Amino acid sequence: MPQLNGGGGDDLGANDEMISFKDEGEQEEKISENSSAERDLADVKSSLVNESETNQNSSSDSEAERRPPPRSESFRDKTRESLEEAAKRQDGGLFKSPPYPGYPFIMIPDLTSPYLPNGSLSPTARTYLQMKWPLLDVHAGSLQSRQALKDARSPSPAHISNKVPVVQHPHHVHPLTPLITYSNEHFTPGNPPPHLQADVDPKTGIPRPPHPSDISPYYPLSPGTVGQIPHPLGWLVPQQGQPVYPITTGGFRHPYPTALTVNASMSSLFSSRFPPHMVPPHHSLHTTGIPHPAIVTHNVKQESSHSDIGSLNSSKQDAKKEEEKKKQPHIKKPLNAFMLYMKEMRAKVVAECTLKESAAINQILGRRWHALSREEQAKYYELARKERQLHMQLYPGCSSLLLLPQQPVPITSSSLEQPENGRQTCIHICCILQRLPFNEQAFIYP
DNA sequence: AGACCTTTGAAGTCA
DNA sequence: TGACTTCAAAGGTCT
Repeated sequence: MPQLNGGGGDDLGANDEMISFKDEGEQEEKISENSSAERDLADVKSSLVNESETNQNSSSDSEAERRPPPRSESFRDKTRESLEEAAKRQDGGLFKSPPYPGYPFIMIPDLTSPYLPNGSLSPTARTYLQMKWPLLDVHAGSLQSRQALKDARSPSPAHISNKVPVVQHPHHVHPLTPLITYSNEHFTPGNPPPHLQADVDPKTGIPRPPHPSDISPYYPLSPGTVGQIPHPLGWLVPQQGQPVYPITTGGFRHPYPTALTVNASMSSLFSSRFPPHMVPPHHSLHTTGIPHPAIVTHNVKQESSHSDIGSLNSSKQDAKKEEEKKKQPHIKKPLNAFMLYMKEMRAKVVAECTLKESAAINQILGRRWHALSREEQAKYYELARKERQLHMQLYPGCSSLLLLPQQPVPITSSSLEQPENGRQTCIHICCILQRLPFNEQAFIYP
């Protein structure tokens, strides 16, 4: 796919942001071309999708409404091109890198201590978080949010997918989808829970984490919340009747958080992200053997080992091998910008439309995606970029096939403090941790 | 039960 | 280098 900034730029795929905004010239020609294509393909527009969009789409979707569903790759390309040119026209030909607002990174000057002594976010960090994730409310802390925390402890069977035979969080939480809309009703990073204030270690003065069994301080997701994206670390959330991924006392629950706890916590993180046999042993960790949702463990059919092997020719065997290889546990890909957008907007579209079929929903979402402004899309490209960044940090040895690396590489405090992308990763992880309770964030800010 | 549909984008492979 | 392939999410539908 064509990239604006070619091979340069961000090593983690910052290129992707510019897909839609390339090319100079040929504008007039392509505009007419697009118009023609649209007219031709309007006939084959799905009546179902059409009806839904006609009824539901707002003015922002007007362009998408006019555009018939892409029925061919060429039309998709043309559609994209038309949008590219539209974007360029908006640019007035002056568009240059950085491809979108907020990129490249804007570093937090006082990253190491984004918290004020009272436990609230420092203005700088708050500004940063607000800037980077406009939908993330970093201000409010309220009883309401704490109530939401409690509410989230109840299981939400409606969100439990039984489709995919993989270990997956009941809320369909992609473990690397941490960066999307969280309302302050569900997330209050700034203020420590009240129970923590009283529970402070007398020796260190560091808030002592509560016993986790009765109070779930994790980020909640109201089951009925439309358009809410689950907690990025949602697989950590203990749920009734749901498997609890291992959170050990050596991890987030360490009673006396220290700088070393970063490693322990990350080890805990990894211990839950990798199957036990792949997790390096930790003196204080136990592994439950419950795989991590990011790791797809297909239920491989028990092929009869006593089948007529002789009848299988080599090609069949190869195919079988490939199939089995496919079904082996692997790390899921990080979500791209559009996937992130879909994940966020699907519920909204479903609520707006009478449609439930994902294929039709996706058609709508695809057109809405194209109808998004550059800035709106850039937000998702940025999120996707961070997804990939975190993914690479978590799974450094991950191949294109996203197979499990030989060994997870733990993130240490030193690696996080590396001046280059380590610092960015630190920001990222810190921001993810923003959605953890205060006492569990503290350790990363010595 | 599992494949299919449908979307975009990332990343790998191959010629 | 471009074309092609696969796979991420989602859930109804079909075989």
